[in-house]
Amino acid sequence: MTRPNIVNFPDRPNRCAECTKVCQCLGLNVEGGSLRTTLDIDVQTRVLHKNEKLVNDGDRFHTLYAVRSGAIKTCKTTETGEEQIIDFCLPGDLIGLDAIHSGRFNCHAVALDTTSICALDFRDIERLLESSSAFRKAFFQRMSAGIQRNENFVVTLGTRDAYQRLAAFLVTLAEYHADHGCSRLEFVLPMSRSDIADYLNLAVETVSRLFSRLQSESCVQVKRSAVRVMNLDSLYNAAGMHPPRTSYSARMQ
Amino acid sequence: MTRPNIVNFPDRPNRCAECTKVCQCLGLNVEGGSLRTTLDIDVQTRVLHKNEKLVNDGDRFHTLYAVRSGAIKTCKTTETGEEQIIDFCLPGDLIGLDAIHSGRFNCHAVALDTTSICALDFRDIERLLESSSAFRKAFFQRMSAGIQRNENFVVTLGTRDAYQRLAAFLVTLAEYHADHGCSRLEFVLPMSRSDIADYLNLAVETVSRLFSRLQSESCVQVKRSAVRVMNLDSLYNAAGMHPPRTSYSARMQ
DNA sequence: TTATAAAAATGACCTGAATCAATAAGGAGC
DNA sequence: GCTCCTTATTGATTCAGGTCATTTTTATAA
Repeated sequence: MTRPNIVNFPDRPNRCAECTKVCQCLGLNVEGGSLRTTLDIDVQTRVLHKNEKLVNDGDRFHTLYAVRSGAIKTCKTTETGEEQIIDFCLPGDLIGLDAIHSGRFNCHAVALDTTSICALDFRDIERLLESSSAFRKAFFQRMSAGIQRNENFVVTLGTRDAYQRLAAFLVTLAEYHADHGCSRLEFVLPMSRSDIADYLNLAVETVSRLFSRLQSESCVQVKRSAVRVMNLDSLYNAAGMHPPRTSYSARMQ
Repeated sequence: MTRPNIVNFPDRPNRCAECTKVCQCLGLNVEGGSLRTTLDIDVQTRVLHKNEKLVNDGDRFHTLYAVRSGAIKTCKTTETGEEQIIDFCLPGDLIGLDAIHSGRFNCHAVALDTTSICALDFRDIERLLESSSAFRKAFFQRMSAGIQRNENFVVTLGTRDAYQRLAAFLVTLAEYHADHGCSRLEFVLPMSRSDIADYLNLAVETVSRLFSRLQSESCVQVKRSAVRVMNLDSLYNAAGMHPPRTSYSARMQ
């Protein structure tokens, strides 16, 4: 098994400590500047084209990948040959936390669009885990958050019907964008309808119909991959979620 | 918020290093005896009665719980008041890995039966994570395995119908028992039909019907909570899974 | 033991979302 | 511009599994 062909772009930072991205792959946010100085990791950046595979299910794990820009889907193939999308990874997300355990990736990872990633040698991570308690803490929280994220998704699948599920999906994206300094009211879906359907355990036709319904209810405006939230409260409502207590209208966007 | 009332049983080991249980809560299996010596953790054991709550959603997290015997269900209540069982925790399982992140539990945990647990102060865990690289490795693998476990469950929900789901659930239990030195062909379900239904996103009636079906197909014999696997291969088959390559008939049980 | 309640099983019926089928709208290449 | 092909939308029909209703079984208490 050959290692993926990694290309270095000299015009981009190749040390985490110098990275200016807001995506905060390694939990920099937790300790701020003090942690930043400990992050003397060399990374290799790489650009993937749409539909290009980053990892195959079964690949040996020695590298953690961080999404810098673009989007990636991780999916599994069942023994009966069905595909199931596990997650969409957006800038700041890590790929491979679930592979530490077995030493092998157990998902495919495919770029949904032109995507830039950082490859972090896991030995470097282990070295930092040994030397920096702040990093250790941040990394643990990262893994813990990963578990919680999956659990929340299980709750979504178990308690929401198709309509609520799609609305909840849009809410999650809106919140992601807000957390990353972008507009929560206008964003682009990097994945196709059929990817959304697969992820949410629905049929493509159902997703399409529900987008139309949300639109007819003046909840959102959807034009292909462009989403514009018309009424955030009613989107939360459609998702069966309470909007956070802070007022949106009081903020910019 | 008061800390749960912890009772020490002097006749039971209260140090992990002395624990003789096969459940292997802290990944002893990974490094064998050498790790065992490093595990100088004091634990507090506690017995829960059926339906007794171990933690409430929102409780502050300062303790990791390990199941010693019995069984516990972890569940979340949605904003609309619905319950969703996230997982069943059996001896050897840890409760609270998802709480490290936020510092609060985000699940209820309720005993399904008389259950004995160990309470591990998380500061002790952190101390060990600092001092022992073997422990650190084992603990990471534990968290990573937790992520993978959830992902596999998402795949089950997404790709299997009701019949396959119930069969897969029984397969998982059979494998758990085999991994813990018990019979994979005869075991007891510690949870009610309605818990199984909730966990698998099915109606109780459906679970009941499918047990009957599996029984009529001579796959299993189910008498209340007692399960006897009549034909392991056809159970795997019903689950849409391939049985592992090793031959069962060649082994004891 | 019997009375009462809770859990499980079974049947009849209904519905949300899948499937099948047919258009419609984009996007890529020429 | 136009053609080809993929993706998305909309409608008609079907069905897996949910809901409601009833019976049976098991557990608990007196």
